[in-house]
Amino acid sequence: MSSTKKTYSISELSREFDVTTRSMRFYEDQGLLKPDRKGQTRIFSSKDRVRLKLILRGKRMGFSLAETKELFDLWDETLSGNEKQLYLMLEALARKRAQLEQQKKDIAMAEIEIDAADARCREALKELEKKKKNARSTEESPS
Amino acid sequence: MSSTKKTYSISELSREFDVTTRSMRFYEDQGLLKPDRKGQTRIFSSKDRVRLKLILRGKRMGFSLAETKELFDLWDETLSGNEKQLYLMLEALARKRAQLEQQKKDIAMAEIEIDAADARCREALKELEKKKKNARSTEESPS
DNA sequence: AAACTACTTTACGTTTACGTAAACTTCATC
DNA sequence: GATGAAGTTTACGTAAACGTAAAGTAGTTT
Repeated sequence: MSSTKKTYSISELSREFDVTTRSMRFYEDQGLLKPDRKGQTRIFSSKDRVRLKLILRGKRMGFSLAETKELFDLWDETLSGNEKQLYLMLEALARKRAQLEQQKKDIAMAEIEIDAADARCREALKELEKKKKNARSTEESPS
Repeated sequence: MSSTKKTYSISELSREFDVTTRSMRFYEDQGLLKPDRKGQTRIFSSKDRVRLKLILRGKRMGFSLAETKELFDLWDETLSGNEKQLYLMLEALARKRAQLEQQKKDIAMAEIEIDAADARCREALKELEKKKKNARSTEESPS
């Protein structure tokens, strides 16, 4: 039933996601990743791979490691399956959804402002072009 | 021509945007806000108000103060109006747009995953309900 | 066996974004 | 003129998220 049994070394994942090994060890320290060990060396599962991807996405969205860890932990507890945990998870999901909504609004506003700024820049450039033209034509017909 | 000449006190803006006065002074320290002074006390303009709003929005989107300041500075230089600055600004705007695109993708992915998690939770709850029912019906007919 | 490569732990350093306390000054109010 | 509220500077403290050696291990190549 388990479709993806592949494992990964630390440098493998580090290269794939362009994150330092130092960071990955730090994420493990903080309880966000839980690689197996073969002697000393870390063996990352595809579950770890997914989690790493989620960590990085979270970062891009402005989430702290602690916030991301909270979700991970909650999800793990949820899998253990008692009713209370399930309801807590549903609430957490609803809060995240609200957060995403706020971010979408923020992004939409930012886009509007970027478009406006862009337009103003292009206007200013046009103005400069005009002035150049004028300068040239007065050159061509000197006093 | 200047439509909004209102000014604000530090506590006024602090309340409006729910940010501490300490933070606002810090933003000033970092060169993100430039309130006038009347003796010692800071007088914030509507330009400062807009900037504060942008700072906070930036934070929600995961931007550092330094990144936000870079944009502010670039925009100020752009207003002074030479051609090179205008082109630099257009490039910066393009980069920001790309960043926003990535964030939109991240959010979309997060939404998909949240929906999936939500569905799995509800499924699990249904399963628990079934089990409860079964338990009750076996109670009603004891050995 | 020596060298190289990848990996490890330990531990101190750094930057960012503030919190918090201490000790003023201004200004309005009682 | 004492009190209180809102503001100020100065300065030390802190949590998060790593960076950066320092020194050792484990396996592989020459």
